[in-house]
Parts: sequence; structure tokens; C-alpha cells
Amino acid sequence: MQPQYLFTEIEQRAQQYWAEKNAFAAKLDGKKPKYYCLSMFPYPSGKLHMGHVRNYTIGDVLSRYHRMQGYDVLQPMGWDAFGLPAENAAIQNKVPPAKWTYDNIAYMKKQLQSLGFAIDWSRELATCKPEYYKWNQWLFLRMLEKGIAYKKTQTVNWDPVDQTVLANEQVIDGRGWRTGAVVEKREIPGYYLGITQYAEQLLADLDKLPGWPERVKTMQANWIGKSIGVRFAFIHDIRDTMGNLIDDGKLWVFTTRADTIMGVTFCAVAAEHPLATLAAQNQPELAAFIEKCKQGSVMEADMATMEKEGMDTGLKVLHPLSGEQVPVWVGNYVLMSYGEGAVMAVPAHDERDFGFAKKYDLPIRQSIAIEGAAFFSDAWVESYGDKSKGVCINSGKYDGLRYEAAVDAIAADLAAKTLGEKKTQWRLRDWGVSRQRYWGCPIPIIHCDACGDVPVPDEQLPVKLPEDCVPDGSGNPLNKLAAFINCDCPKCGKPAKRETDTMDTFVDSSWYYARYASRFSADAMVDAETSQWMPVDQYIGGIEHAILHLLYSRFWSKVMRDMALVSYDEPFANLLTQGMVLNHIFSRRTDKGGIEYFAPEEIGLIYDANGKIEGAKALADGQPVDFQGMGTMSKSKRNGVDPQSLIEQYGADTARFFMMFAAPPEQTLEWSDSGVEGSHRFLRRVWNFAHTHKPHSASLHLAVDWASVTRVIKTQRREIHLALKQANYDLGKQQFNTVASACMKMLNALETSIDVADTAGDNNTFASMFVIAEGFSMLLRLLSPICPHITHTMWRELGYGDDILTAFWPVPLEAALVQDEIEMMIQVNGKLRASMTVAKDADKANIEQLALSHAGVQKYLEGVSVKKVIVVPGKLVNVVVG
RNA sequence: GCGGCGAUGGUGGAAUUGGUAGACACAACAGGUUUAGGUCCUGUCGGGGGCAACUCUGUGGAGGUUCGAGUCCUCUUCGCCGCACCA
Repeated sequence: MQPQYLFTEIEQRAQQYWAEKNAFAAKLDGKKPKYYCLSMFPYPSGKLHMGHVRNYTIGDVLSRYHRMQGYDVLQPMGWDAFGLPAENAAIQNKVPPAKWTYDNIAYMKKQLQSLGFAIDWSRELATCKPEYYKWNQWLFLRMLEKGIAYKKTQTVNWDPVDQTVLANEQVIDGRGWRTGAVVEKREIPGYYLGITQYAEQLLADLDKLPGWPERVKTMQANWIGKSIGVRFAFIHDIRDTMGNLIDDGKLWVFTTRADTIMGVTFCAVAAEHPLATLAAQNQPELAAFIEKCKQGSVMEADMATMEKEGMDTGLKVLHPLSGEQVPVWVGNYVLMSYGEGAVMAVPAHDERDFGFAKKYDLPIRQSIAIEGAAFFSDAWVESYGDKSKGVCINSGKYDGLRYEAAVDAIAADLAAKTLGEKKTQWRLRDWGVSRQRYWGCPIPIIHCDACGDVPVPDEQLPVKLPEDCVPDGSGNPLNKLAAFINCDCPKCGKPAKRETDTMDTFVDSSWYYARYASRFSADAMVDAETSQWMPVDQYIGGIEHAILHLLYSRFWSKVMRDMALVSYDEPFANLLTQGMVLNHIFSRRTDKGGIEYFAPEEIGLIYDANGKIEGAKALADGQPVDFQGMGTMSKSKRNGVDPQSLIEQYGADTARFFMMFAAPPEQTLEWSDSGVEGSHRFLRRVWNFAHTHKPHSASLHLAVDWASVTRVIKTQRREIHLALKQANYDLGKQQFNTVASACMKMLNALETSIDVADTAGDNNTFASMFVIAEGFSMLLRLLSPICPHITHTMWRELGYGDDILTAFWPVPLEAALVQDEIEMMIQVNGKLRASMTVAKDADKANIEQLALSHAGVQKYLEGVSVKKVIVVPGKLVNVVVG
């Protein structure tokens, strides 16, 4: 055995061994339980970052742990390979996106392999390969047949930087999720997937996911946004300039508070509403206001702080139940994209309407009697809008009804007049998947002048994307590619044109997990193996995908299920959202007023007397820099750490250990160079221990008479087993930082040198050798999921076996855990006062007696009487006095 | 505004779920090994008081339940994340 811990050599040899043995090929033998462990696949951006290392280390620890627990494990890896960065790189470097992507994949694959992940590489896939995206196209056509996919022209979110349409989910605060550019509204035809048809299921089935974090489920539920209410119409006789009745003389609105319908004093419509457009035609002031609203609505970020503003259109509509005339206002707080783009306004029972009415001096009519709030003051009181504590008043025949009864009665009356009905309104809208981009999956449609939009026949799939295009930044290069565009109509055979839009890349990632399982199926999207492996037992990835990717994947699964392609309802049984990797941010204001960032290695920290960080200075000029605390690793802040240099300097095992040790998986992880060194120090100590003490497997065959072994050795053994017990408990909680701690505790216990008589054949010497060999073999196995290379090597060198992968998972022995004597704490009135050692089988009365007579306790008993004594077996005694 | 999560030493974080708070590390300090630096080893390390045995205090804050609370309940402050005029 080498005296030094030569990690580079150790890791390369271990990786070579696994590759030669094909050690991680996933196979189901039907006898063992299956465990499908999936980490979100990376976008091949160029090289791995620390977030990847963390993500995949968590997955690998779980995979290796379950494998040793006796599961058949599938841990695949692939590439989310379509997408815009490839096009942007192509524009810059004049290289086809395909080449850029494949080069990146090759490099990043090497990086992943150098980290020693137990991945079944035979199942590797890239979404930009025709063999994969063929099935995107195939399923899209099936969805088209079922009416789940359809084409429509709609106002869409247009990202002016990426020159493409964005789904609503991809617009964040009015800006493109990737570019941050202010999104414009455009009228563009495109294909949509009817995710709203599944809204109810997507919401309800969240309850089938106990293994998901609460906040992710909440975010999805909010996103789906179900509200139950009544859709009804005000009646009018408003005609456009041609004399045509607008919307058949009905102003439709949606409300969740139909019980307040008799309190309506006006209606408010969105700026884009037809009635607003009409009214603006001869009212320049109104037209100007509407224009202002429309511009404002693009900047959704400002909406939150925006003052409620509005303007009277002069138009009047009739209340469907009271027949009263109601004025129609344009309100900047009414959204065209939600509900009907118009609302009934009840200032007495809606906070927004209240503010609006106050501002414009519109009538406020109370229609609900609120418990404990008889009088309506000038200021809004929260209970005015509380549907749970009121009955209808001033509402004619509905007076005295509570919320539910009132809604039922009102909905029934509206229905009788065919002017309304109960309705469930969703915030979720259909998923627009057309993208005016090149580097994506072609939408399999052919446009024929005679036949219209014709689906590409199955036998012509895949519609292959040419891989040699170099985009120049001016839109989609497919539009200029005659060889791609020109084709024959599958229906009539006449010359026709191919659709050049490609699919949103979220389509690619919506089902890749199912394809890993059926990776070798050539003539079907998925085969029987998918049903055997699915659902994913553990999915691991960033919280940033809490809505988009996870919602789309759930939707896609349900579509595939309804087409009888798969049998599961939900694709991911358990979800772990790993925390981000942070590092210090150092910056300085430049003379020009900008901010200059410093990389951590360019900085020296200044400590105060207590060792607290006081400040920092730049190594280059010795001048102070601002220490901004921790932030996500990013290029712009210059606080990223390159995994590659970490692996080269310390090895993959150190990188993996640090990642697991520094924080629990769900929490943010703060980078620390000294923490990395500490992790490396630990692994070196493990190696040194093995080299110095030779805890060889042969020692496990020594015959030990445990009854006569010294207490010191027994305690040492107990500590090791105790740490293992804790670690196994923590593994169940997926709390890996304390598993790493337990490894350190075990080594600490092993290193407690035991002074035993150095006589050959002495029982204590044997016991000590046994304890060390036993403990070290347990340490190696416990550590192996986190640090597979060093443990693989030592397992073999110390003769424990050929391959630690096939070793059984260590469990603590009861015999090693029991103590002859137990230390018990003694409390008086809940305060810790003394401790004592009692025999393990001492009974309660005995313990009570010992505690009360304890010298450290006696002084607290003077002048008071003992009221009660509580004995917690094995732990403590509490003497209650008074 | 709504929803979710969190607050424990100088720092990252433990506390087997109501039973010895601060495990395991990092940093710092002191000492040893070393020609020196690094490595490595030993010790100290929440705060106050005491020469000491010890003692008081302590998990953002205020109450409460309990023999006993970091953990449960109520209120409150601050921080992070998500959604946000959703009718």
C-alpha cells in the first residue's frame, strides 16, 4: 500500500475498473426492488459548474447507497441539447450549433466521468439527436389527432432579443426568462398544447405526491390557479360604427363573489376590451388613457405598485338581475388575459373596487351584513371582503342567505335567463410550443396551398433538422434553406412548404426520463422497460424548475398515460430540490462609478481578535475591497469556482465529500476553501490510518472473548457502532452532511489509540485489532457512496473483498451498542445538577433512590420536599421539589 | 398583499423528533514536531463571575403548555424564496 494518498492515480484506476466491469449497467432481474435515481440532465453549455457537481453528487450518493442496500439501480445521464445558447455561440464563432453542442457534450461527459458517478452511460441520450426528437414529433402528431395540440393565432409574448415567442411561464416580471429583455405583444400563429384540459388533474394529483417539497406543490397549485365562481353577463345594446351589436349585447364577467351581485355599482373592463376600444373612437382622452394602460401592461413588474386608475367610457349596461343601469369604466387593474377581461365591481366587498370607487367617487352599496362591522367607514376593513362571515342584505329576494346558498340561488336565476352559470376559472393557459428558432425539434407540419396544414405522415418521421446551418442572428435560418422548406404535400403531392418553427425545448425535457428506461427501443417511443423502471423514485434538481419543467413533465406523463403508452400517473415519486452553491462576493467601486468584482483568490481576508472576518483587501494593491457576503456563483460576480481545478488539486473524492459535508442537500451551500482543505485532510487521515494501522480483514477472524475485554476497548467499539447507527438514520432522512460527520466520528474513534498489552495472543490485543478492522470496514462502506474511489481502493488493498460495490451495507450490532453501565443525568426542577453511573438493568426504584441520595443533588433538597421523581430510562432523572 | 421556508457560538452546521444544547468541521489562539514555511500532532474555544471545586446565564423577542421546550401552542420582529391588481 502506498504511503501517500495519491488521489489522481487512485481515482483513475477505480474509474477504469468500473468501466471495464461495466459496473453501472442497469438491469432488472425482477427479484430485487428497483430504484430509479434521476438528476436533471444538464444543458451542454461548455463545462460543468459547481451546481452540477452538487446535483450529481447527491444523486450518486443515493444511487450507490441504494445499490449496496440491494436495489437494482438505474442512474442515467443525458443532454438537454437543443436551445438558444448554441445559436448565440454559432453567431459569435461562426460554427454550426450542432458542432458546438457535440463538442461541449464530449468535454462535459469527460468531466462527469472524472467525478466517478455511477452512471449507466449506455443509456446516454441527447435531445438533439433525430432518434430522440423523432418521438417528440410522433407524439405531437398524436396530440394533434386528439385535439390536445392545435393551431391558433394569438397575442403572444415576443422576446425581441432571442427573436422568439415565449410561453407565459417563461415571462418573468414582463421580461424573457433567459434574456431579461422586455417582452412585446405580437399576433402570431402557432401551435398550442392543451395543458388546461389537464388542469384539474394536475392540481388534484399534487396530493399524490407526498414526496415532494411543500413549497413546490404550492407554487404549482398557485400557478394552475383554480377559482370557482359564476360567469354571467350584463346586457346592453351597444353597436359599433357599422351598426353591429357588440358581443351579442352581452358583457361577460367572472366573479367568485356572486353573493355580492346586488352590490354592483359599476363594471370595469380591461384597456383591450372591445367596449373600451369602441368608446375610445370618439373620445380622444379615453383613447390616450387606454394607450397608456396598454403600454404599462407590458411592464408587469410595475403593476404591483401601480395606482388604480380608470376612466368612464360613458357606456351603460343593464344588471341581469336588478335591471339597473350600470356604468362601464376602463380600469388599469383589469387584465384582458384573465377571465373575461371585464369585472363586476362591488366596492363594498372588494378592496380594489373600494379603492377605485373612493378615488372616482362612485357609489358604494353594502349588500352583505358583516358580523362585527355594521357600519361602513371611509377606510377599507378586511372583514368587508370576508365571504365566511356575512349574510346578504339590500339584495331583495336573496336577503338573509349565506355565501353558498346565495351563490346557488343567484346562479340558478342567471341560468334561467341564460345569462350565466357556475364556472371554474383557471389561471393556467395552454402551452404555446412554437418557437421561431433554428436549433430545436422541427414541428412536423407541411403547409400546402390546396390542403392547408398537413401533418407529416408517421413513416416520414423524423423530420430531420439540418445540422450544418450557421445562424447569422437575423431570425431562423431554416426560412432561407430551400432544401429543408420545399417538399411535396403528403395529401395531394403538389409542391408544399415545411413548417420552419421548432418546438419549445421544454418539450424535449418533458419525457426524457421515460426514454432513458426504454433507451434501446428503436421502433417505439417507449417500451415495456419504461413501465418497469418508472416512476422515478428520486428526482433531484434545482428549485428553478419548480413550475415549468415539472409541470410540463407531469402534463406530458398524463397525455402518454391517456394514450396507453405508459401506466403511471405521476412521473416523479420523490423530489429533492438541492440548494444553490454560494461564494463570497468581493467588489469595489471604480472611479467611474461602476462596480469592479474580485475573484476570491485575488483577496486577502482580515480577521479581528475573535477570528471574525472584519474586512478584505485586494492582494494586487493591498487596498480594501467591499465584502458583500455570500451570493450565487456567477460569471458576472467573478465568484465561481471551477470544478475542474478542484478535481485536479484535491481529487473527485474531496470535491464530493465537501459537497456533502458542508450543508444539508436542500439548503444553500457556502463555498469555503478551508472547508475543502478540511475534507481533503480527512481523506488523507483515512489513508494514513490504513497505512499505519493495517486494519486488515484477517483481524476479523480473531477469536475474542468479549466478556473479558477492557471497558476502554468496548467503549471504542461502541462509539464506532453508535456513529454508524446515527449515519443510517440520517441516510433515511437524506441528511448527508451528518453522514459525513459520522464518518469523521468513526475515524476519530478509531484513532483513539488503545494501550493494550503488546503480548501476542493477548485477548485485549486481539479485541483491539478486531475492533479496528471491523470499524474500518464499516467506515469504508459508509463512506463509499460519498467517496467511491478511495474506498474502492482500500477495500481491495486491505483484503475486505474484490469490490466494495458488492459489499453488504453495514449495520450496527446490538451487542456492540449495549453498555454494562449507563451514565444518567440528574435534574432538579428541570435543571441539570449532577450525573451518575447506574447498572444497565437497574430498576426505576433503584435509580430513584440513587438519584435522591446523590451528593450533588442533596444540597438542592434541603428545606424542600420532593413532590415527584421522573425517570426516563437510560437518559435522566428529574426530581421535582417544592 | 398571499403562500412557503428559516433565525442556534467568530463561521458552516448538529441535537435520533419533548429529555445532557452547541455533535462534526472551519476559523482563531496557545504549545509541540520541522533548518524555515507548509504538512502533521496536542490543547483551549457561547457569555458573565470565581484561584478553584463550581455557579449564574444562554437557541431572534414576549407570553403559554409541561416535571422538563431549540423542538409544541399564541402573538411578535427580522431575513430569504416564490406568486402577485386572478375579479
